[in-house]
Amino acid sequence: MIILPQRFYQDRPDNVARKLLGKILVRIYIGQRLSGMIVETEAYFGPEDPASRARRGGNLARVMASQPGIALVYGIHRQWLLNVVAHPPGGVGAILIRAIQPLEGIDVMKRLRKVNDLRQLTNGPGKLTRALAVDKSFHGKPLYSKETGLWIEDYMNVPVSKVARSGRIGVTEDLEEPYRFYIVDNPFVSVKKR
DNA sequence: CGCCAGATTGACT
DNA sequence: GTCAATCTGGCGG
Repeated sequence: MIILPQRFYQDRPDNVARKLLGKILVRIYIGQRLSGMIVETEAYFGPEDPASRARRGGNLARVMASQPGIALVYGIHRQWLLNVVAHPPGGVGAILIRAIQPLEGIDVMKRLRKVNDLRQLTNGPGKLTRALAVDKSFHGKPLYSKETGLWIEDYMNVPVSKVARSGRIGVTEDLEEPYRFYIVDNPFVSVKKR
């Protein structure tokens, strides 16, 4: 298993969002491996992006401009959402991990989520953080190291023919270009759209 | 400290 | 399809 190195995230957010499809998100929870393959992501940019938290300033904007490869966790509607900071040197940006396909520790994840249906386990940004017991304590911690018990491993490269794009979900004001990436026909993608 | 919008989810018509 | 629970973070006072 190879943990994605920090330089993996030193690229434009849309490139990193695309590259993260097919990689594995791993969480060590009470000594056990919980994991899933990333099947859906969204790229967020700097202040020029109307849907980006970077526009609002404050701590989140600072973190989005800091070290690529660190986690950005923030709360909305009582859920935690997991992002990875990604941008070229001097840039601003982050990737929202919107859905994973469960691989390891499924029973534990079901217990944490209080659901039995595999399809419903991690097919949404708030659902997967709950299933992996990811919370604010990971905010600002590196995802390119085993230290914190949360990281992303290399796994497979998804061929271009299996990647689809759409506008970002749930945002009130989006950019012209579609910045949501997902694996075609994967049953764990959160919502169908266009 | 109060206000309030929001990258959601799940329950319900 | 609609809708509200529920809470974080930013900002104004």
